[in-house]
Amino acid sequence: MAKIPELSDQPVDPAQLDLALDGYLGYVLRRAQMKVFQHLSARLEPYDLRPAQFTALMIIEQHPGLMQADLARALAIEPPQAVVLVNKLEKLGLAMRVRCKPDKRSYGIFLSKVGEVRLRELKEIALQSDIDSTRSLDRHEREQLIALLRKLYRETR
Amino acid sequence: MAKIPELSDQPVDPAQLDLALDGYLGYVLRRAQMKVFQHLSARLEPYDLRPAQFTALMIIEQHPGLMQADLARALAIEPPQAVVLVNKLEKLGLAMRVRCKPDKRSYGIFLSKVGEVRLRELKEIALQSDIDSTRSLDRHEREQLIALLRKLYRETR
DNA sequence: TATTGTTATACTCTATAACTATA
DNA sequence: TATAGTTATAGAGTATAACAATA
Repeated sequence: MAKIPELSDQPVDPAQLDLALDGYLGYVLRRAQMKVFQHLSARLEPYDLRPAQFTALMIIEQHPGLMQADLARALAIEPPQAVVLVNKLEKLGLAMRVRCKPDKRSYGIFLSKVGEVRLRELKEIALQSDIDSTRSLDRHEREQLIALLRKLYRETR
Repeated sequence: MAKIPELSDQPVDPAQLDLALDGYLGYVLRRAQMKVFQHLSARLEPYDLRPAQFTALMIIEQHPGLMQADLARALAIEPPQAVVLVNKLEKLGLAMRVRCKPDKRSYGIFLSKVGEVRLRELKEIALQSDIDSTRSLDRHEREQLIALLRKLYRETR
């Protein structure tokens, strides 16, 4: 039977509401991810960029001239989303499509000079955002956390 | 200047595309969270439930008779989303609204008998999904990871 | 006047189908 | 015929404004 109504009229402590979920990795992962993600989003807002667009710039820098299809795969997004994303980066003047492949259906995607300079700044901001949004961890704990998460998501099976 | 097109015509290794991002906590957190979340989503699909709805059931069980506003706060969602969520749980016969408060604007939310039984099953599934989606971690690493994430997201500042 | 729950609405994110141009 | 990029569209998820009932 459901609990009787009278049992639950005590005031609820908001900070303790989800204690029973603290043992679920999926739950604490999501809460942590939301916190870090929101922090970075706020820091990128002055640049009119979203976290995914910062990620895209990083991948383009690492693989200048890659095709949109490769970028989509790297970001785990669908090709149509990649179109919108690259359009946005072009509109901001940070990246550009160049018809430079033997296969004339595709382009290479490259950072512009402005994009390269801007990305250097964004990297600092992202690293600082990581630190600021995880103040309760010391440097060793933060490195340990990154190592564990990397091991988790890079697993093939 | 942007790199010259010719530089980048080597084939791209998909597994290595995002190596430069591995040092960013926000990035590895997001990738790990997506992996674990998608796994749980698939496991809950036969029950016509989403991870957020499982979380709601957990919180209702822990705080039988809580108000919708408290549930929204606990889930970090807006009140209108809580309406849709509780509607869904009622439609599935897992929870119910009961007018049982001195304040007649609000209800208490309770698990039904079916909801209580179902939740026992769902807890097993969620714990197993955690383990299955993090096969590359041993038990100690998994516990360490949970402890670090909890410390991260529970920080108040 | 403020608050609980609700409706309506809009904006983002994401996924799919279908089109074009090359191959 | 298959593939790269694109367009159009629809479905989630999320946020805000405004309303009814109650305090």
